[in-house]
Amino acid sequence: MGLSKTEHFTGEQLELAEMAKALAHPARIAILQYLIWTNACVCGDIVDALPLAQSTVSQHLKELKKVGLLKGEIDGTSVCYCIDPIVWKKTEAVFSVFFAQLKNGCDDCC
Amino acid sequence: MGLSKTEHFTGEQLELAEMAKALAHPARIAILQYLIWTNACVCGDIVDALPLAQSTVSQHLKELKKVGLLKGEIDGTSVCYCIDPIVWKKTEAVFSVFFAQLKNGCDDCC
DNA sequence: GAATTGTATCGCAATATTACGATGATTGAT
DNA sequence: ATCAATCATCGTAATATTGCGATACAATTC
Repeated sequence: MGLSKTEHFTGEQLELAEMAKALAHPARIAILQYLIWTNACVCGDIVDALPLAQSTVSQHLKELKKVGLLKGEIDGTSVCYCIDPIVWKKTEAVFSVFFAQLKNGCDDCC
Repeated sequence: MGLSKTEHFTGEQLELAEMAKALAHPARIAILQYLIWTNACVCGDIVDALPLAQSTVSQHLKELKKVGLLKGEIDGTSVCYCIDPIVWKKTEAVFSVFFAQLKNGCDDCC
């Protein structure tokens, strides 16, 4: 049905899955990298840098904004989209903690 | 159209997005954590530990196997699913490198 | 105020994902 | 050989995602 029973999973699992979902598209990775590598964070520039229509890019920006990785401030006639370093670091930590959970491989069968 | 133009993105972006997609569901996170915390890696146990039908769990296992995070070896009448530590560490590194790209926030507007 | 520019939203179509029950296939036990 | 147990796959339905053009909205400019 496409619906995940969110009530059966832990908050940690839901949070990690949500952040992973936000990163689960190359265009969104590209957007984040573009914002990192340039300090010009205006939407128009992003559209020019991606092989996607303006409306599609706007949707991806919206999803990144939804999870907090981006914050957009209105700057006159355009919008300044920037990475939120706080959320970025927090996300980094969430992934880091998750990956650190594996000490070593399964040792009783493989 | 639901189709991403993969040819327009870098291999790094595609790889990261693919791994993120594999982690973009709480059930798959739960599966991985379950495999970490117990060393009993038989599919049946996983099904019992999740609020999902056996066929659904099998699909999630298949996706984790597709990206290499899991390897499944037939063990008599059941299947031993284990985390592949090599792929795990590699994925961890991919995310780590990605997150490390942000030195500090955008400094010219926010 | 009208035109321009930049971005968001709407509506639609195509595809992907998630989930389940039913069915297969394979192995071990009777 | 039959049966039970275990996991994979198929078929199907519901929902989500992706993408684009068209349009709406907001602010600046003329």
